Amino acid sequence: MSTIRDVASHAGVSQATASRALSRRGPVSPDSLERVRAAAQALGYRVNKNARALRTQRTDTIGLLIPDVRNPFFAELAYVIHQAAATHGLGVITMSADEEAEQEARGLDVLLRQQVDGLIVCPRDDVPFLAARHLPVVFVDRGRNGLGVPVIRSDDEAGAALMIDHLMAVGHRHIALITGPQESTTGRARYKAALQRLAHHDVSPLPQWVQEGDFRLESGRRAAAALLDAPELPTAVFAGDNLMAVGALLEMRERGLRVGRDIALTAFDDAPWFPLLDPPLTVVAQDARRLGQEALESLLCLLAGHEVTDVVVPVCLKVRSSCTVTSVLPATSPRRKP
Amino acid sequence: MSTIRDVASHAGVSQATASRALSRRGPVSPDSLERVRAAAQALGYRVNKNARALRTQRTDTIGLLIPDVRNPFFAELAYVIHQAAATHGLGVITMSADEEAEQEARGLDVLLRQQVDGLIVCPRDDVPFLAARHLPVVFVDRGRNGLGVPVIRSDDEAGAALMIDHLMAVGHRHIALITGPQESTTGRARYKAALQRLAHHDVSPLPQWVQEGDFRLESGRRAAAALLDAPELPTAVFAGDNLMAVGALLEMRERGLRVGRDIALTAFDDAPWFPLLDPPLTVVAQDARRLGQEALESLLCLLAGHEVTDVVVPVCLKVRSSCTVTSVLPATSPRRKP
DNA sequence: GCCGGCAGTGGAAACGTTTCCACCCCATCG
DNA sequence: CGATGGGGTGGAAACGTTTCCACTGCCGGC
Repeated sequence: MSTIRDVASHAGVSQATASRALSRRGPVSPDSLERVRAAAQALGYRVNKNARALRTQRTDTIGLLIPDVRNPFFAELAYVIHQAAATHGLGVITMSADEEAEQEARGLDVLLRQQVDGLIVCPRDDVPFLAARHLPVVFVDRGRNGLGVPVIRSDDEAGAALMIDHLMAVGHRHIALITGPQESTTGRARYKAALQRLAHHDVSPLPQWVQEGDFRLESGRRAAAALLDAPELPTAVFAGDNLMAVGALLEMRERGLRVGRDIALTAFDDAPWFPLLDPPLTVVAQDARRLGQEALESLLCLLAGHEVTDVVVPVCLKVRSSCTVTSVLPATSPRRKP
Repeated sequence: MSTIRDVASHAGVSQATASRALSRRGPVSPDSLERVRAAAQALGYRVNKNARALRTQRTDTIGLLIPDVRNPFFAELAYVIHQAAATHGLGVITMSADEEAEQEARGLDVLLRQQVDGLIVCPRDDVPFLAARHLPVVFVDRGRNGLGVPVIRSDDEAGAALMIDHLMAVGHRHIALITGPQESTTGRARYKAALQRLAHHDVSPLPQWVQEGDFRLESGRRAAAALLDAPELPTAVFAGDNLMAVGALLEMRERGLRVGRDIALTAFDDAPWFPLLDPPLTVVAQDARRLGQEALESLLCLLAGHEVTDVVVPVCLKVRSSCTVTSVLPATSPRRKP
């Protein structure tokens, strides 16, 4: 591996001049510039980012900490952020926390040791990041507001309400919820909003109709199993994310239920292949592209020293056929409020 | 940010001793050790990996270069490799090349500048990596054999043959192929093997029944459209990866075809939600977990200075219902060989 | 009682950059 | 004609580590 010393001596100039030429800052004569360029080319010189970072205290690299690469929503988010960052000459180091707080903390540690310039995080637990406030941090998808860290998230409240309204509109009263973990803001927000909207319709679910998952496939399956094992069946199930919905669907299918006819299933999040499922799932789609772009934009602002405000990205209901057909239902909920 | 100097002076020892204590190599008295630890704890010291790397010439970080994070197969692969690497104390920097050779080259450049200790790559174009041979490189999933770089891949040949045999067994003779890009080894291998196996059954597809895609969703859709627009329809379509299969399925469904009845569709790669599709796709499943583990294992061997051989990971046919029902077919292929 | 060696320590060099500073030269201006 | 200034340059310091080396005690073996 050739260093800048090699380039300099090969070009017959000093290190200082070579550095100035390569990073094109500071005055360099056209002649020197050309010679340095040629030498670098000839030697296949590649700057050592570690050395540069050590000196400049900047790595031109940001850290991205997502809960789970295998979740299509986060895969898309990561993709978008990588792309957007690249256009600004920034590298991205991505860590996946596997939906576990401990792994998240480790991921943060790795990222900090790598001396990233900034952080985009979907925090499962936002506490550790407040300790890391000496560098710019942006929360995306999850994270509490008002902590001095900008939060970019979908309009979970509107999404949940939209879905509840839709379910009620097509005749469902017995609606079960597979929620995300209640430590997570997203899990809480969606749950609270759904409950509230149900109340608005004078409905409240039976206690056993609320099952808490962890945003992963298996938990969705377990939650569905619990729902279906209970004595009183719901007519509709609303899952808090795509993987839990897939898990629930697996379980329902395995039990021979005709989803969309015997029972309705809907979810948060969309994926390109959701229309192809049997049945195509009705969902509240998040705009992952926009979320990612906004997050990067905010981080860039922070890096530039500007102030940044929270952003709420709108969601959109996509009605497919996983809950259109409803048999005759009792007109009242099992627990009608006075 | 506190440095090792701060820790040292806080503990009342020299930098050298602090360093030895923290990295626990070299002799340190129990007393010093304890004091240094306490100081590091108190100051929230985190080693600066850039500085360390600069001095030691090792980053304890490997680069992973995959073609597309949004492809579930590569997402799973990335997940497995991250996990496995973490257990060995190695960080992973993942780059997604978006299935484009140019982006792949840029990704490599970024990784090299980051001074990664080794590289795991699914090369779209293996040439650039041969130039980077001063560091350990492992090819996974794709890449030519015999270049001095170990290749870890699925048994594409067996997989393609398995699927062709299955399709023939359930009565198909008019089989179309949506292949991966023919510059990629995987695309070529699967195509060649399928063709060969067809020939073994005395069948060869019409020229327009072979459509080349790029492993991405849209290309699968386009390929399917081309297939369905042609005058002579195939009875079965075999897609070279999961995303192209999803694309093809989207197109077929959009045209009102009942896949599994009007036309059969099968693919390489599996995903947890494939059984949930309408219809559930019959696939040749790759063992992403095993591929990832083998790749990391090989890289570790290389890093340790050992020799490594190529690995072929077995695949497995998963029969679902996307091609079971076949109407009466002509007994001969349109182009029977003599 | 001397000497070899080893545990424990600190000073200082080195890794590859960038950048501050000082220097030279020459053109321009008063 | 001398002072001013700026383009172009190189020397050298600095970034935060690790590690080589030299030094001090101390212990055990002869």
